[in-house]
Amino acid sequence: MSKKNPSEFYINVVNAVQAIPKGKVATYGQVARIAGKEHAARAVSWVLHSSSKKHKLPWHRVINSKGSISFQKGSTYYSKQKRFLRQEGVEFDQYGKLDLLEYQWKKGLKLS
DNA sequence: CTTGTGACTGTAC
DNA sequence: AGTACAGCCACAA
Repeated sequence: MSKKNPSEFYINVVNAVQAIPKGKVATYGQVARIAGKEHAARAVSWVLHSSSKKHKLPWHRVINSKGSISFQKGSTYYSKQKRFLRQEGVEFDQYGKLDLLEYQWKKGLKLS
């Protein structure tokens, strides 16, 4: 009972993604760091691939460090993710990027 | 065990 | 802004 089938990393990633509040976003690196592997951003992408098909995850709240959508511009998923985020109040500039300082999720952000 | 894949990231030019 | 490269991680075949 000690060992679980899915790796702890996998579970942590899923948990972290589900914990992202509406109107906020997190980078792959951010999620990876929360999951325990700061340099596992690529692994996070894989988890989203797998988990998004098995779980209902707000995958649209996960973006890259540049503050933009990682999908190819003009792709179906690209417009889809962009639409989801705009629905939550996230504004994009003409480059298709958003202000990370404004929308990036800060876990445990202390109030001033 | 080796290799390929993927929605990544930081640095350099 | 963009392109190129190397580094890092997990999983399936």
